[in-house]
Amino acid sequence: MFVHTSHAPASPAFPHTHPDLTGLLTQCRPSAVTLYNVDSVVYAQGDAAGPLYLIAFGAVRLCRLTSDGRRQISGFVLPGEIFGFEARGEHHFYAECLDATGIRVLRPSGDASASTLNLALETLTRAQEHLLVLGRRTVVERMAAFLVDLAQRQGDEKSVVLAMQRNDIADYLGMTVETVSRVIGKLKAMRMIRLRTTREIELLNPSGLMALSE
Amino acid sequence: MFVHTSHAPASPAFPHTHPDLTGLLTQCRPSAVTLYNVDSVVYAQGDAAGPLYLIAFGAVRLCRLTSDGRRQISGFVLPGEIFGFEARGEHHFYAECLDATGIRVLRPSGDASASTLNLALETLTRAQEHLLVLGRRTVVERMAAFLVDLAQRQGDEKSVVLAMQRNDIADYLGMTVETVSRVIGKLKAMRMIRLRTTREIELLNPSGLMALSE
DNA sequence: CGACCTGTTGATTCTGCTCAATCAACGTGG
DNA sequence: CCACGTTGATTGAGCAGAATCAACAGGTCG
Repeated sequence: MFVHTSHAPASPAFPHTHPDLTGLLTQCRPSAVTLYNVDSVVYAQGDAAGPLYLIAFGAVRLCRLTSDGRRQISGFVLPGEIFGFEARGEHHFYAECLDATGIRVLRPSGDASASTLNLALETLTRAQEHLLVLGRRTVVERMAAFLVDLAQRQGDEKSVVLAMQRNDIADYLGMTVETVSRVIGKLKAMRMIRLRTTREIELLNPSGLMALSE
Repeated sequence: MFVHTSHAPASPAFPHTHPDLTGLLTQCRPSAVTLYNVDSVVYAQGDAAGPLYLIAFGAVRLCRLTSDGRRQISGFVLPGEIFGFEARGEHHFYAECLDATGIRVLRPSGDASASTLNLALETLTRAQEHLLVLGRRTVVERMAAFLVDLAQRQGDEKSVVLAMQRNDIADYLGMTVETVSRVIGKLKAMRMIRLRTTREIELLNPSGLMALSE
């Protein structure tokens, strides 16, 4: 499961750190960064919820399996972002690492609930935005929205590093891997993007992508 | 906009009142029930957020318009449920009444933030469940999930009263009105449901519907 | 009554899925 | 070093499902 644990000071500097996050960090006792391997499980569906998880590096996917064996990914979590919010003290999704990932566990005290609420609301907003994406008609629009969102969260307007593979993108956007490939190909043909590698995408026309995803 | 305002004692008895809701109610000064007409707007996209809204009767849809004029409904809110949670102090969706609707405004004080957090997490869970529904492949599955969800929230296993029209269901489930009609027809042919009226649906085979929706 | 709105049904089009093959990158062992 | 297996990504052909376009039915309200 976990590989190694290291203690480190509590304030990572990420491009888009949420103000309430630093507030929450100062209210929690400094916690260790735990290292997880690829595909290792941070928590399982049905596990007791409570602590929150801050990603130091790497990335995480939040998933649910349906009874017919398919998987829906409700979200990806990137460095500097928090996950683990759940209602009724139980995880309704499970969390897996996309990569070798460093995670800091936060145990909010009672007086941190204001910060906690704000961060939970951020998570809610993310879910609602994802919901809008899935509501779109065409796969091209969904993919465009996905790329624009990732670019913004990574703080680079013009390029995206995909921490996840086509498989994961498909389950996140509600399409198949083949369609993911084809759509990326189509966006390439439209001169919207360029593939440096399969994992690095250059956004040639960010505003055009935003118009598509809108 | 609003029709009439009446003062009333603070504890409505709904079948599925959340425990944190009663907690929150006792911590807020009793507030009036405001009556809204059909299609009237509770708050607009971009409005300042802050207060929460508890539905006494009627129903509300939460929507976002896309630039191409389409509408995505992120959720419906039924009597006894709360809406109005937003990150960053601003509404990213707008709220409209499906019907003549009575709404109680709640202004949580600082010491109510624990209850508030829990209710916000309930909203998050609802969004995530909706996300799973939209991720399903077939429209029949989506419709089945929708009906089962509504039945559970209305506290009646075997029948559903649709507060919304086909139009709204379509925008909620990411399909067209025509498809909504056809899918309902198909579920009828499968002996899963029966239409008492266009707005009242009897669930003939709840467990079958749940199996469909997984 | 006629105009309008909501809901249903029919015909056709087309998007995206399924099933498959192919390709590229990588590691292993002979 | 190369043959081989594996995994991830791309591409192709055919098909099913849902959208689109269009007509029509029933109800309500002026």
